[in-house]
Amino acid sequence: MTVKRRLPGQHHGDLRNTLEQAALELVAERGPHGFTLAEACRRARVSMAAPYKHFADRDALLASLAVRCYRDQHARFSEAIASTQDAEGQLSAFAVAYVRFAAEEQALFDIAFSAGLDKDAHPELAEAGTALRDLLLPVALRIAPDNTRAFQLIVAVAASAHGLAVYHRQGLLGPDPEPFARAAELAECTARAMVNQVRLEGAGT
Amino acid sequence: MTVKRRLPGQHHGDLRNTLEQAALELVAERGPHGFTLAEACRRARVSMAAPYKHFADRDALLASLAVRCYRDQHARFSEAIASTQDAEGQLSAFAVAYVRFAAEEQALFDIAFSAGLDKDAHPELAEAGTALRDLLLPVALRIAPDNTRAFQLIVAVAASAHGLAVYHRQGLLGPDPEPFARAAELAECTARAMVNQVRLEGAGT
DNA sequence: TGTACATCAGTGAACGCGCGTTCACTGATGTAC
DNA sequence: TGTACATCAGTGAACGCGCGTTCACTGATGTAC
Repeated sequence: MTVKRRLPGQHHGDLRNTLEQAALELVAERGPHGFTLAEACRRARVSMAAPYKHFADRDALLASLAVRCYRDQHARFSEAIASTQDAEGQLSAFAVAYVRFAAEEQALFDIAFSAGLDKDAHPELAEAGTALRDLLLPVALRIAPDNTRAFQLIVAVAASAHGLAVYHRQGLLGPDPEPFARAAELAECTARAMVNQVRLEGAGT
Repeated sequence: MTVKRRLPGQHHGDLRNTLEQAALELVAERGPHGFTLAEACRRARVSMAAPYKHFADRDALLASLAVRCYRDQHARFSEAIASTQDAEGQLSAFAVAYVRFAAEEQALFDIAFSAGLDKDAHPELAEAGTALRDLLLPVALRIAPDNTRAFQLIVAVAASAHGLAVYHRQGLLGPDPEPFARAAELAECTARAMVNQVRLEGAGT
């Protein structure tokens, strides 16, 4: 991290961003609950009172990062879906992107899913979830016959990717020279298996 | 929780268990990081120094519960596997049992997976993971052609169940009158889809 | 361009809090004779 | 069965710690004239 020299009393310029960056580093180093406002201030070379000019309180900083997580995820998943016209390919690309995002942006991922943020206190988090669903539903509808089935397909694929991401993070994928490649492969495989399953059911009915 | 009346200075009798129970309640009420030794002592009506007669430190208490989690999981999964002879049925029963365990024993599940216990400091936790793999591998080998494929099948099924369990816990399964039933159904469905996928691959080769 | 002033992002000291851990101790329990 | 004693699960006081939050303040920056 670049430490800008700064005379005492001078304005920082971009403290909000610097604090968020420090928070991400802390979570990356220490896990979902490794963030403290105090340590973030130390790293930003700023007094402990300074953050309150930018955030209402400790949790507001985390919530801001959680929102960033959902925004970044949305961008990545949009990209994944845009990479092909094939609905099955889009879903499996989504699954792989999910695992990749969790691996590459561990800290953001941890904050959004494991930091124990109160969703009632931060309603913007719930909205973000809705946006993700709206992104995926049209894709799933090209495979599943109705909204209910389509939603279940999305949930199954996303949950599977989520589980693989967590297992990957916790080193539960067993000994493997490239654990991430394995996780991504399994995510894709599971997504395709689910799509096939839904198609078979549709054909059977 | 039953509060036993006890004169001050008297021996408690079963403090170890009482503290573990209090810890579980705390985690159930407040989430994976809601446990503090201090609050557990308060609930057990015992001084803050008392736990150190039974546990080396705070984390040792959590580790003890994590071990209990793995033991209980093992028992449940054994039962699930014993419920049928059919390998596909065994795997899907395992997946359902995984989701059910997470739902019914939320606190144990949280402690084992989200409390951030240091696995190097508590090697017994890693052993427990191995035991689970040993339980499932023979089942998977009846479907997959080799150890590697079998292990991947297990991981895919378990990870999917894990993700569904987490989504269920966090209320991400969407509006549903019986979210648990939906999670279990999806876990079973995913497991069967994976089995079919592996079989198709085997037939194709 | 120079000056007066409002704004606002910082400081640093202070507060209260709950936490985990330690220590010497005490009194109940179980055991040996 | 009764007594002497070792054991051991508790107590309560104390320690140091880092945390989040507040407050009055200060000095740099940007703006109006």
